[in-house]
Amino acid sequence: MRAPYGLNILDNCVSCTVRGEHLFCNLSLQAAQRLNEIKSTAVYPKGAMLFIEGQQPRGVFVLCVGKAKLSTSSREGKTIITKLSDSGDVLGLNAVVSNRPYEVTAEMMEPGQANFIPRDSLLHMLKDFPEAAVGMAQQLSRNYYTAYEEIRTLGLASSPSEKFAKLLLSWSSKSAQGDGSAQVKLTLTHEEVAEIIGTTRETVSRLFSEFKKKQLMQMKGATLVIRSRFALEKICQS
Amino acid sequence: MRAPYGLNILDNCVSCTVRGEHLFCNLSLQAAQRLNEIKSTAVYPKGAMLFIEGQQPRGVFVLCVGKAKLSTSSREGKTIITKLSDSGDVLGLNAVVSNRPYEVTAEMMEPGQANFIPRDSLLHMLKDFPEAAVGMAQQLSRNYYTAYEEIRTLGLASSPSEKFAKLLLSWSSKSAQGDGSAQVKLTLTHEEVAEIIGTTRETVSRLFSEFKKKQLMQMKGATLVIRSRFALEKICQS
DNA sequence: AATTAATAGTGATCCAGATCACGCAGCGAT
DNA sequence: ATCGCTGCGTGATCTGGATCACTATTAATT
Repeated sequence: MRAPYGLNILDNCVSCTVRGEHLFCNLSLQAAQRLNEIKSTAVYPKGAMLFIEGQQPRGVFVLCVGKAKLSTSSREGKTIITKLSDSGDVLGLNAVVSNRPYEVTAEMMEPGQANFIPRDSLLHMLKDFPEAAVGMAQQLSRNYYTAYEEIRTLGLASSPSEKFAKLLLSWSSKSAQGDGSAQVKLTLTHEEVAEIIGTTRETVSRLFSEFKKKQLMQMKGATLVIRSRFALEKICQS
Repeated sequence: MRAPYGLNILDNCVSCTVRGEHLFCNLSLQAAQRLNEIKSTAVYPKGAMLFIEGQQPRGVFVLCVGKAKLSTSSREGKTIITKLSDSGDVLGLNAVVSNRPYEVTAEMMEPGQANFIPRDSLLHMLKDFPEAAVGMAQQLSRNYYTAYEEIRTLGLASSPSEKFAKLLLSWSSKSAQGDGSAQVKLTLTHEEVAEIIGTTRETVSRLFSEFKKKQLMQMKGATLVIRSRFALEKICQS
């Protein structure tokens, strides 16, 4: 099997379905086995759409390699990015469970690989292994909390600066050092950052300048360096 | 048993737990029986808090009588109302499932009655009746969609007018007539409306005036009369 | 290397809506 | 009645950030 798009295919991509904090963990042997039978792995180029807002839910995708962005747009063309997903994330679960159209568009931000699980197979599996539903409920609950955080950001933050600071904090929390510093590789355009915090590209540009000037952050190539999370936290509650 | 707060207690409040589109429907007889054993009914006055943002999740509440508002606030005191619940709604489920603090505050907007189901009992029940988890997953998924709609409103709508129109539409959809008219009893203050659409009280006041002037709506006492949903829909996508 | 396209930086302008500051109406309590 | 309280209506003002209009820079494509 050749690897298109310069990727190494993970022939047995189970690792990403068994990670502790994610869906499909703590399954019985039989259930895990079943999962392996009904999933199919595919490779996607950058820009590929796993699914599009409004489509009927075909199934869920478990991201194995690569990052994806979830977004939704209004008829007038305004777009917001609701979540950045990376490997291990389960996409499209809400739509599949409630049998409503996908509420977001999932687009690969870099070449990657994902397991697809058709809706029917998943529902059958739930019939046969009802205990798997608990894990699913927990996954849905996590999705909900993410959405909820988004609501707080969009609804409660008063200025773009505040939202921007919040975003930087959320990024840095993964790589935070004890002294409050952190480094994050920045793979987003200003435009995309704007779509996350609900403002314009120009404003994001100015925010970058402003935050650099205020010593809140600096760029080293494509790496964003945060000096002190504390200073950012102060902005959030100001 | 006397009825405080001028309420008629529903002694056997099962109806609200068996409604088709809600949680705890399609349960086996045993499961329904179990549910009846672990629930406890209580009566609440207007203004009572079922739970408060940040508290550890004690359990879920099934609203039987009355309306409640779910809200969240920032440290600086800004508040947004994320949902208006009425009878049949299940509150606090996300927190219970994921064992995180309640993410919102649930406050009774009028005297009412609710069933409380302690977290432990609910989880035990799930162990014994795993098939009930599917219904729960669907409920969580519905919660997610509500949250998601909120995100779209807050993130994509460009003006308060647009959000206000959206809100009126969502209210009127329940009582919509064939000709596009609708009547809704308005029980919220302008302040509360402002907290729903994320603007200020003054702006809401002006929106009411503006929409009346434009013949989009009118007030008959406490009843809000919508002339034409179509006209409102046009505002949403302008 | 040359050309084109995408991304970023930055001034100038403008305006919707937040904020402030009132006055007024309704209503329950004393 | 009178007070106090909460909710409502409306002007006057001020400003942050959207918008427009460029140039500059970087990356992709040939």
